[in-house]
Amino acid sequence: MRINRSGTSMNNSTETGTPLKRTDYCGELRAAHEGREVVLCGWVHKTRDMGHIVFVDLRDREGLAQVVFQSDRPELAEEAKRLRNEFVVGVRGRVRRRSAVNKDIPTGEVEVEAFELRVFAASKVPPFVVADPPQASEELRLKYRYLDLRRPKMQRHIRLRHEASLAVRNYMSRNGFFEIETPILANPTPEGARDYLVPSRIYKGRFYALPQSPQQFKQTLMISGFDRYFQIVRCFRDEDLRADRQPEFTQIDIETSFIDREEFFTLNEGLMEALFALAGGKVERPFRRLPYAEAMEKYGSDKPDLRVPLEMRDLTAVGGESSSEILKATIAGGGELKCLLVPGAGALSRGQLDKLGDKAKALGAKGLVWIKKQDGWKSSLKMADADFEMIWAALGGADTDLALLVADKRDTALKALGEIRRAWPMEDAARKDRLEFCWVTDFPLFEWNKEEKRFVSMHHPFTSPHEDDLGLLETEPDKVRAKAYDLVLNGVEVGGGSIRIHDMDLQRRVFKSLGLTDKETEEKFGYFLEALSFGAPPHGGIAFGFDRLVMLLAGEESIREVIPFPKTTSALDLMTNSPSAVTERQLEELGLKLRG
RNA sequence: GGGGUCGUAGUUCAGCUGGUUAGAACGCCGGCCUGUCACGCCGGAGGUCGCGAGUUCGAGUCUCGUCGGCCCCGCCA
Repeated sequence: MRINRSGTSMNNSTETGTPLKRTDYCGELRAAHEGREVVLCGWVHKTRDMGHIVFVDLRDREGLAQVVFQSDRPELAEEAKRLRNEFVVGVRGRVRRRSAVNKDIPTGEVEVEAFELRVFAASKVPPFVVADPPQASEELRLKYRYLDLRRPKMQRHIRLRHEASLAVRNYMSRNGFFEIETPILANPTPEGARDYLVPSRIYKGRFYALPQSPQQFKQTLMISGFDRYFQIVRCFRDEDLRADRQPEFTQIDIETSFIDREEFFTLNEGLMEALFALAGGKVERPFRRLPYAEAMEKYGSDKPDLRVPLEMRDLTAVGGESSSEILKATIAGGGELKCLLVPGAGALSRGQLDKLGDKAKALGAKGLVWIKKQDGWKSSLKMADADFEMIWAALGGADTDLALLVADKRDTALKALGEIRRAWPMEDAARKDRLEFCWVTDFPLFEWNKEEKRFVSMHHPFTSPHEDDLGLLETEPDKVRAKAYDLVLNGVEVGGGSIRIHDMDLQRRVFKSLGLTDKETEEKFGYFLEALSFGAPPHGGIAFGFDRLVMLLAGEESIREVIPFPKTTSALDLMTNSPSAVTERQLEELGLKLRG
């Protein structure tokens, strides 16, 4: 029987006619299987042809097993010699102990002595070798994703994803939550991200939108009395991509009624504990609570990485009393002086300090001032020794420390030093492996949008304002705090949510503050406002980025590593070539016409 | 929308200030080998240097454009 690499299927080599029915997964064979006759099915991972003896590593989703073809069955050995990588085969044989154990693989104590071989399918030479780590660009991996997914690591990731979704469903169900589906064809929304639009054939000129999240539906479910809802659900946002952002992504969406914030946090902390148990991670509870204002002031970020043991300090008062004209002028002009004290970093070279300065400038700061106390004061800023003494005393710095200062507009200074803080190398490996969760709370309800020249919701328009700030809604909207919270893990925003508005009148006031006209409000949210008037329970919820969570569980730095078929950063699917053109007829049916 | 970076055998890369025949490793093909597991040894094939213009006596190398990968800013309620 000829074996070729055309990719077409071939006949069975031994022509026994009996079907080869798999008895075991390759990766599950152990010493306990010794003596058993087994049938394995899988892909040829590698062959080692020694002349009169041929070794074949056979791979399936559970792992590798070594199959041996010996010369006492010459015909079989001849067949085995023609096997090539990625052929799909079935093997009948007997499990026996190896003469030399391979400690690198779990099945390394045993091997299978083959007495029947069937080639189910040949394979062309693959464009890259299916092995870890991949010796292929991400571009090639994405084009041949079906081959990339055969790699043991990708198989582990996809399995981990399954286990994570199972853990979520078990945990939520155990806590009384129902998984309830919501529409994928929904309404476009005036707020938030760009929508993916779906034209309606029946109503020409009208569009569905793919949901950015099931927000209104899940709140509606609360009004319907379902009380505890969750869903592992696909969401769509037509915005630019990143390592942690895909146009379609998966959320763990949760909503509850009649529960206060603390109870809700506890529930979610338990969910995180259940998830990270999958990776053997230890989760310390309760999680730290960090008001937004404090997070910005200390870490220059609303998603601080708390593994980095550095905090920022405000030195505006001290800087104002210094003799430095630059500092005094900046502060007099409404700027602030922020400082990051880095213990033990006084030995940093001039070149390293310049690089930090470049980084600060790239983030919009006018410059970075560094101060160290080694053989007298050294600094990028000329000041009197008394000024240095004053700053050092305010910081409580040691002789070996390094102080990094930015005097600028408050936001700019915090952002620049916050970014330097975030990127500070973690020499301590144990610290790097820690799981530093924190709840960032009390976000502002609104933020100013420069392009649209109006306030927009920082979270979303259904977020409840803090009751103490209700009076500011119309007068000083930027001062209103929201009952919104994010869950942050090691500098990654893994989830965000809020206590919702359940009062129709308050909801109307918020829409008004956002600059929505009565007409827009009625059109887009009319049904929802009416629903709120039929007895809406107090409720709130959260949505977690499932891809990001699985990414962190897998120890990866891109969600593409845990999504079976991801898109590139320019939103292409390199395997299917989507998106693609449609026929004129399709457009016509939808009442659409392409513009030149 | 903007910035950075990369694109050279099937793959990962090297290729100096522009200069004769574009290299290595892995993979692939053929041969040898009875205990390999990064098998080994011998031999071989394999290139539109992403694509298109331009500069030049001469372009993988320089310039511009374009397509694509990755990273970042904006954006992402």
